[in-house]
Amino acid sequence: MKKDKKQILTEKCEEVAGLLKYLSHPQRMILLCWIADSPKTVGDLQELCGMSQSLTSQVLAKMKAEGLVSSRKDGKFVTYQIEDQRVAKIINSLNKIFCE
Amino acid sequence: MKKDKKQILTEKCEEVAGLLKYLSHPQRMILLCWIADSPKTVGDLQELCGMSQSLTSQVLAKMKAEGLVSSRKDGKFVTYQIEDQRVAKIINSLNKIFCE
DNA sequence: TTATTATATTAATAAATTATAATATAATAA
DNA sequence: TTATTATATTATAATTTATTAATATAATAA
Repeated sequence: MKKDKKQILTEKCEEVAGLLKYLSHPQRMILLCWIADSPKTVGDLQELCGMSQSLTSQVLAKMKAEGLVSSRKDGKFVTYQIEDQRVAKIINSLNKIFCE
Repeated sequence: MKKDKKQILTEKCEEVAGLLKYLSHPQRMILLCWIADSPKTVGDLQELCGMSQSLTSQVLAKMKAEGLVSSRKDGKFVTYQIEDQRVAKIINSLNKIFCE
């Protein structure tokens, strides 16, 4: 039994809306845009996004748990980067639409 | 005094994150995708999105108040369509990324 | 006119998110 | 070893969002 248009759209929207949750909040979007530009430490992101240390770390932990970003340790610093290429693609498109 | 990269990004993210709020929820995204495809009545949208009558109407009222959609009356039906072209552009890009 | 259908509104409540504060850990420096 | 810096964790407070239920309005049909 073939999936119809409604069912396909519904499933895609569930996937995509799940990703957009992270981009639908100004500071989290700023954070992801900066990481998409190049990997950044928690301290950098805290400053760039204007979030507290605790909140920055919590937000990153959640995004990491969801597979959107990944991290590596550099001495006492932790550097985060984009892991999910769907997120990178969305940010690129938004950049084209709104920043060109 | 020229705006720096950080300030520009911050301002753009505030604008775009504000729009993405409406797309970051599966049923609202489904609703906007269907309207972007072609104008739809409240009853159509209710069925397509699986939301209650009341919720469908409330969601549409809010989107209309924000200027994302507009409506016209056809007898006892009300038809909604996309008003904000930024939303149409975002949906088009997402379509290209996720549905092609 | 009365009944029915489509949509809107309001209020109350449930559920989820966001943010803060306090504290913990782990790496390096003094 | 002790102090400092960077990051993480936990609990909880504050706020926002989502949902339901009840009711209202407005158009058309019987």
